[in-house]
This record gives sequence, structure tokens and C-alpha cells, in this order.
Amino acid sequence: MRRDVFQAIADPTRRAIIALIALQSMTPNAIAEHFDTTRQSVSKHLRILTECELLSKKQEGREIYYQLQIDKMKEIDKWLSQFRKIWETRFSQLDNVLSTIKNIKK
Amino acid sequence: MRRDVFQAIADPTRRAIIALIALQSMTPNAIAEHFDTTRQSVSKHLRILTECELLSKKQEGREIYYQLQIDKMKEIDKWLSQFRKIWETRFSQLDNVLSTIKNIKK
DNA sequence: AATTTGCGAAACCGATTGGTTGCTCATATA
DNA sequence: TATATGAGCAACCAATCGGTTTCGCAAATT
Repeated sequence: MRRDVFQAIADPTRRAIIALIALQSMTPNAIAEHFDTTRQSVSKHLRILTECELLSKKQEGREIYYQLQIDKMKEIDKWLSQFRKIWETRFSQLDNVLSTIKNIKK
Repeated sequence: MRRDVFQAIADPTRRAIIALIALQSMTPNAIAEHFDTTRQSVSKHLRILTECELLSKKQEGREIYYQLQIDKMKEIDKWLSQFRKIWETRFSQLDNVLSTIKNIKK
């Protein structure tokens, strides 16, 4: 069972949960109220998000608060940074690379 | 059939293709050589990446060069930016929010 | 003590995914 | 013209996914 951050954020509901939780910790029921789905389905998403350590649990009596582990989001940022370097330079450079390839092939 | 950038980068092979293509445009066969899989499977990944506009095609004779549309990567960056604000501030603030919720509930 | 409430786990189902195989088409080369 | 090569597409398959229903457990409420 492979769980990584990228797979976790692939689902739009999970992205919405992340955005929701980012503001404040919430219980499964409170989260489910924001979506047009059952608590159990939300619970499954929470499990996936927790398994890849994007969320952490915090038991309060019989309630469980889910909290966003913002640090884990940096993992995505880290992967993205390699491309940030590219788009921060001019676009014409990409065209140059293209023509270079063509010349090599000839 | 919903194709978005987040679903596209969920697959590790596709992430590798993106990283590979970012450096220079490549043909499907050239890309497939970098992976332990068939050309057809790579071709499917390329199709998905192209459908969500992360890649663009460029026909050169009977070869097709796939090029990364770096602009599309900014979409991920844009989504991530809402969280960047959070992790750039101190972490203790999250704890404050937590205690606030608890007080409200009481 | 009995009931309600919040929650997770398991079983199940239809839809989707990643991969393979086999095919066709178009371009290049002999 | 005949052949080889690069590539996309369709059919198929096993695995996974998102969701629902059902159940059991533990904490709160009566």
C-alpha cells in the first residue's frame, strides 16, 4: 500500500479537506458537514491523509481532532522547486534547447 | 474523464517523465528507454500528461517531441502558495488556534 | 445501567487505473 | 516499391479507488 503526498492530493475532496484543516483542526463530523458525502467516506480520506503523514490525530475525549502537518506540504514544494528554477528563467531558453536537439539528430 | 494536474503528478512514473522532459524535449521511445516499462505504457502516461496540458506535442517528421508546458506547473505552485503563507509564519500559531477551538466548544 | 454519540474497521461494489498485446497509420529508408 | 521504424489507438486484465452499508467500540449523557 503505497501512500505518498502526491497521491494524497490527487483527490479534489482531499485537497479541500487539507485547505479546510489548514485553518483550524477539526473532527471528522465537522469536516464531513462541509462536503456532500458521508462521514465514513470522509473518514477514509482522513485515513489516507494520515497514513502519508499530512494529517495528525489528537484525541479529545471521544472526539478526534485532525490537524494539518504543514511540514509535509513542503515535500511538494521541494519537488516543485526544481521546476521553479526553470520558469523563473526566460522561456526562449526552452526553444533553444529544442533547436539544439534537432541539430544533434541531423 | 477528469484530468487535472494533481491527478497527473500522482503517478511516480509521470513525475519522472516530467522531470526528464523539463530538461529537453523527447520522443516517446527516448523517454521509454529511461524506464523499465514498454513504450505503450509510457505512451499512455504521455497522453494523460498531454490531456491535462502539462505536455505539448511537436511533430518532426515521423517523430513526435514532447515538451513540458512549464506554465502548467505553476498551477500546483499556485495551490501550494496558500499553505506557504502558513508555514512561513511560526508554528506556535497553529497551537493557538487549537486551544481557541477547544474554548469555543466549552 | 441504559442510551446516545463520535469514530474507525471491514465487507462489498462499480468505476477507474496502469499495464500488456495486437493492430493500424504515417514517415523514412533500402 | 517494399520494408523498417516511430507512434497512437482499442481491447483486455488485474489491481486500486471512492463510496456506501454495516458493525463494534469507547466516551459522554440520561
